[in-house]
Amino acid sequence: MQTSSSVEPRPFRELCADHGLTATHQRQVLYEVMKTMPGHPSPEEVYARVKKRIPAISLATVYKNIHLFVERGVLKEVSMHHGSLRVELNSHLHHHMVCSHCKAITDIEEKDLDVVPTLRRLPGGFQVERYAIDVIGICAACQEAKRS
Amino acid sequence: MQTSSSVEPRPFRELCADHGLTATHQRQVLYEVMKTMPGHPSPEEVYARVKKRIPAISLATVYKNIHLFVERGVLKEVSMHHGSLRVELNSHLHHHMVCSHCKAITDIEEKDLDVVPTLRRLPGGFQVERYAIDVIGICAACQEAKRS
DNA sequence: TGACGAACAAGAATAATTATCATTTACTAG
DNA sequence: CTAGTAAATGATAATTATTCTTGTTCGTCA
Repeated sequence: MQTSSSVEPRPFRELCADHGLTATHQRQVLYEVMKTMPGHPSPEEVYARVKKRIPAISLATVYKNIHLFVERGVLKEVSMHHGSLRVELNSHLHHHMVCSHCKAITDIEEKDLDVVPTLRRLPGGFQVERYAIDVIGICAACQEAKRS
Repeated sequence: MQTSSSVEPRPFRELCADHGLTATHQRQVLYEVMKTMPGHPSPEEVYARVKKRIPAISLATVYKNIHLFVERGVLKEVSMHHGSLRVELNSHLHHHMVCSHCKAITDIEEKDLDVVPTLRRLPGGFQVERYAIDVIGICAACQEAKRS
């Protein structure tokens, strides 16, 4: 067989190159499967789908590559995941700054954000309780650490 | 001893009454410990602290009561916890509606929100990457279900 | 006092995620 | 095209996070 007789591998190879990833078959299928999945799939759901195309794939591979994709900006986390449930006392109105590197959460007053979350109607009769705004970025400490 | 000789149990008993909870010793300690914890503790962290005051307490009790507190509005979740990591392809600008009951996530266009997240300076030299706005409420399906 | 129901503790059971390690694969230079 | 090398993968063990089950205790009210 000649070099790359497969259907359309060009775009994916480029995407990998752009993000500094080696292009493997598993990654390509993973990416293409996710592209077809609406909504916000969990790793298990992605695994189930990919498995139809690559029955021998390991769940660990799915996790590793999802993390890698997130790290390189191919995917993003729907909401910052802290690994466990986090709560706080219901007090005054505030939101959060989340460091995308160390995952630290810091409170931020609503008045320090220039947002006026005055909603109109929302699609599908969704009944709004409140807003939660995450300002995602890099905290001072991690900026320092990365400067090395 | 007379009824309630303890130092200051009044406010807590009232708080429980207000939220339809029976006031137990465990709950009181749990609540008071969390009040002294800055930041956004995980159940494990809360457990570790409460254990210093009630060595016999069970982790399950901590979980159950945290859930109960959240349910009754004494606590709130810092960000919705979906039980597993959720990702999406990096595409156009949008945010999410999250059902606080069934945890379903639905996309919502930024233009459908009346928010203009134009920031000024942020505390501590935090370098902003992006915003993530969660509109938290009850989805239509859960509203139906609760009407029973 | 005695029954009843809510709350608890202990630990087993489950779900989600990460680590380990032997084997295979992709990229590079020759 | 082929060998060398680092990276990726698959299988599975190990962790971590959370929930469930069961038997016991405690407070309330008849």
